[in-house]
Amino acid sequence: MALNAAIAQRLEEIAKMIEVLGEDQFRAISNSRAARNIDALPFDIATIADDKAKLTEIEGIGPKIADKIMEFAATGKMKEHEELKGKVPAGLLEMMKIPGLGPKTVRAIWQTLHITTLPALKKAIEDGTILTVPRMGEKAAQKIKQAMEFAAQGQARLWLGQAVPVAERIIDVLKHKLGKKVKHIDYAGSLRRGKDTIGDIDILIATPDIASAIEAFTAMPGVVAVLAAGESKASVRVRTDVDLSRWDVEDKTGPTVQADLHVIPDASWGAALMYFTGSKEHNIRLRQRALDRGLTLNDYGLFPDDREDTPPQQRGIKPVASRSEEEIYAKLDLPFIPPELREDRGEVELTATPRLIEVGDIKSELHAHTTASDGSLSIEALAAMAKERGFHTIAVTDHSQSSVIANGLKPERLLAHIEAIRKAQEKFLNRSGKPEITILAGSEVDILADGTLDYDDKILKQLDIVVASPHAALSQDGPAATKRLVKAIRHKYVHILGHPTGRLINQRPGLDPDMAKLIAAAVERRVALEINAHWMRLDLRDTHVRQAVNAGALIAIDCDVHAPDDYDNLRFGVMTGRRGWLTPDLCVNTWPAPKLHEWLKSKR
DNA sequence: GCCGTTTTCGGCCCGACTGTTTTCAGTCG
Repeated sequence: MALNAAIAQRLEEIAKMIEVLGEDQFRAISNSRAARNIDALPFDIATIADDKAKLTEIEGIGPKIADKIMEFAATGKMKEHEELKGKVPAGLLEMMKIPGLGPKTVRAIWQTLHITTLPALKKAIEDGTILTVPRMGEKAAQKIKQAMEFAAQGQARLWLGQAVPVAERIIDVLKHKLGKKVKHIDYAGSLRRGKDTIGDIDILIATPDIASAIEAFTAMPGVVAVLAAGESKASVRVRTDVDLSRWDVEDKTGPTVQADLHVIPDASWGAALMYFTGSKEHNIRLRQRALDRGLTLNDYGLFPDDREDTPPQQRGIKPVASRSEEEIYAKLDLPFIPPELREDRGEVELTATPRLIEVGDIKSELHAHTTASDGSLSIEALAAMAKERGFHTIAVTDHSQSSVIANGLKPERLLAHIEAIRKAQEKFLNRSGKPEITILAGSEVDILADGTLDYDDKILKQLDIVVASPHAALSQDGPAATKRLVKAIRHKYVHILGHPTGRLINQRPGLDPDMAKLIAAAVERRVALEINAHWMRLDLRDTHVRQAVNAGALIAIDCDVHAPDDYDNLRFGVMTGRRGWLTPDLCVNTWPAPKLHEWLKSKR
C-alpha cells in the first residue's frame, strides 16, 4: 500500500504548507484529516484510484481531494503540492516538526529574519537575533534550542514495550510516595490504546495532595529535565532502560521520553481518563455526538449544553456523567468502548461491547526457540515455563538451515532434535501417563525469496507444526513478496505464517505484500497469520489484523520465545490483536487442546 | 475543503500552560 502512504504524506504536507502560509486553516485541517484517513485505510487505494464516486465515499474525502488522488495515481504528481513547495521552503516543514514550534511562530521567523533552515535557526538562537521576532523572548528561544537538541538525538517515538515499563515505574513511584492519598492512578494516551509506538507517556492521578504528587513526579529517579510544573500538570523528560540485546541497536540504553502528569479531580476521573486516552479523532467524534444530544463533553464531564462561553464546571453546573468512562459512554447511548478500539475506525457504531481477546484466553505458545538454534532455554525449561503459565501446549520451533546466523538446523540435526523433543515429553507426564503439557516438535522454517520452504516435504511431514517465516530478502518489491508469501501459505504442511512482513518497528519497513491476497489464501487454506508479540515486531500490525479478522482468517499470537522474559511480551501481542478487533474464537492459541491438535493434524 | 434527521451555506472540539503581554496569542494534547 505504498500509494496510500505517498498520497497521505503529500496531503499532510499540503496542510502544513497552508498553515505556514497563513491561509485558510480549515482547508489545512481538511487535507490533514484526509491524509490520516487514507493512511489508516485497510486496503490499497490504487484499487479505486480511477473511481471518483468510490473515493468520495471515504470519510473526509470530497471532490477536490478525490481529484488530487486521481491526479497523483495517474501521473505520480500532485500539482497543488508542487506549487505550494515552490512557495514554502522545505526547511520550514522541518522546523514545524520541532515541539513548541507551530505554524505561526515558524511563519514569524521566516517573515522577519528570512530563516528557512534548521542550521540558520540554530545560529539565530545563538547570536540572539531570534529575539527580534515578535512575541519571541529569551525563554522561548531556549526552549526551541532544547527541543532541537532532543530532536537531533533521533528516534521520535518509543516502542510500546519500552514505554509500558516506564509508565508502570512512574505509577509505582507515585503510589509509594503518596500511599493512601492516591484515589486513582493510571496511564492514558496511545500507551493505553496499545499503539505499536508511543510519542509520550501520559499519567493521570486523582489525589487531594496535589503538591506532593507534582513534587514526587518531577523529582523521581531518571528525570533529566523538568519541562513544566503547574497547578494541575507537570512535564518531564525521563530515561528509559530496556534490554535490547536480541537485536543490534546502536543506543542500548534507550532514549529519553517525555512524560506528563495530569492531576485530576476525583469527581471527573472518568471524563479525564477518556479525554487523555483519546484518540483525538475518537474524542472529536464523541464531542460531536454529545452536541447532537444537547450535551457538551470536556475533560471534566458530560454537561447539558447551555451555549454559555464559560465552561460549565466553572459555573457549578452538575455533570450528567463524569466519574467513570462507562457512565459517560452510556449517556451517549454507547456501550463501553475498550481503549484499543478508540481510533475512529467504526467503533462509535457499536451497539454492544465486543468480547475482545484477553491475555487469559491464551492457552498455548506455538513459536519458541531452544538452545538448539538461537534460544537460551532447553526444551525442558521452555516447557516448564509454558506449563507454569497454564498453557496446555508448547511448540518447539527452532530455526531452519538457511538461518545460519541463528544456528539453523540442518536436516540431520532437526531429526535428532525431534527425538530429543519426544524424550522431553516423557518427563511431562502425569501419573496416568497423560501429558501435563503437550510439547510439539516443530520448526520455524525460512520462506526463501521465491516462496519455497527451507526443508523438503519429506522432512516437513515429520513435524507436528510448521511456522513458515520470511527472514531474508526483506526488501523485495510488493508483487514479489505477495507471490512468495502466498506460495508459502498454500504449502500443504504449513500451519502458521510467522511475522508475515518481517518489519522491525523503527528499524526496517519489511515486506509490503498485497494483504488482501495473503488473507484470502490464508482463509482458504486455514493457515493462521501470526501476530508476533515481540514489541519490536508486532507483525501483523493492527490494521492488518483488522483486515484478517473481517475476512474470518485464523490468527496466532506468539511470543517467538528466545529467553524467559519473552513470555512476558504476550500482552503486547494481545493488545495488537484487540486493536484489530480480534475475538478469541479466531485465535488458535485460545483453542482447547483437542481442537488445536485436530487442526494441526488436518495438515498432515 | 468537507459536511448536513434543524443547514447545500456557514459552521468546523475544548481547555491548560507558557511566555509575552498589560489582556492574550500560540501550542499542545
